[in-house]
Amino acid sequence: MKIGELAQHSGVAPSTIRFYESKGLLKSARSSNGYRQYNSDSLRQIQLIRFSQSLGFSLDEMPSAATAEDGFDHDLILERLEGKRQEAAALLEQIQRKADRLNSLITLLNENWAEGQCLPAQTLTNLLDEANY
Amino acid sequence: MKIGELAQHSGVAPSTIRFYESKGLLKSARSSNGYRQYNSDSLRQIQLIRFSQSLGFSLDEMPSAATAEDGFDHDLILERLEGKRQEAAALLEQIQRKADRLNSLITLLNENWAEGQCLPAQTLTNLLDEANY
DNA sequence: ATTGACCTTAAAGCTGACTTTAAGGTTATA
DNA sequence: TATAACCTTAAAGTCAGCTTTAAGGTCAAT
Repeated sequence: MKIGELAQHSGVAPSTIRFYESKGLLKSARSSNGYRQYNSDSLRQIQLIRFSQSLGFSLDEMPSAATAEDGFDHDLILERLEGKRQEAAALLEQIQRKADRLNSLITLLNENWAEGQCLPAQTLTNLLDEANY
Repeated sequence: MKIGELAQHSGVAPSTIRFYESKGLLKSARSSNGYRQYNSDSLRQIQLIRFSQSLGFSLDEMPSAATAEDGFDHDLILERLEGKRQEAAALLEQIQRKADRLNSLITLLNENWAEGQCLPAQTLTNLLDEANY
């Protein structure tokens, strides 16, 4: 498989695939003309990268392709997943608070601000005080 | 008030205040020596910027200091807040799915992977398939 | 008079995950 | 044989929201 085909199959741009390789996350064989050659393992590896990203891992947090070949350490992996679970829970709370602030602000504006009127900046900063931020 | 004092009162670095001014979000008077002079309105304005950020608005989405002086348009503000509410709801779902993926992956690993063992890469990509990603 | 803590500007640097550009080599098709 | 559609590299550009740097001016206290 050439890089364009791998791009098609994985849904990831060729430039991105080269970028992952430059970060050490992916290895590639070369054919005689210098083109990169891939197989189904390469596709798996890309899927693993995207999956890990979807869990909140940055590219730098991922083990290099060389390291990954030796298999993964049980305790280390579970520890990191647990860490990400906690991060996700914290993020969830944070976004929830944001949504709450938006909801109360919308309610507040609908109650205190007649349609067609123009809200003076002062009133808005008062609302800001009420929103308790 | 000089910029350092405003920084103290607002909890925002002087460089950030200058940055906000360069983006047109903040205006400043100057004293005879060229130093920026602020008042309590400046503090309000900064609080409004941080509050708007906390609702998910980018700096570019915020009206410039000049525009804001004329007051705000009811329909426009409510429309944008509603937009952000929907964005926040979508984000909330997305993070929730991430947390779910993390939870099922942790469960899956605990069930299928004895402590002290080393997980072969192949097994991990199988789990990836099971995680249905 | 000098030190140190402030202030000024424009411009460059930082983060992460890429994309784009420039300059060129390869291959299949018309 | 020429043209298009691929591929290669290294290096620079993108985004947002800042921070840092460099080179200097101001001011209060010693």
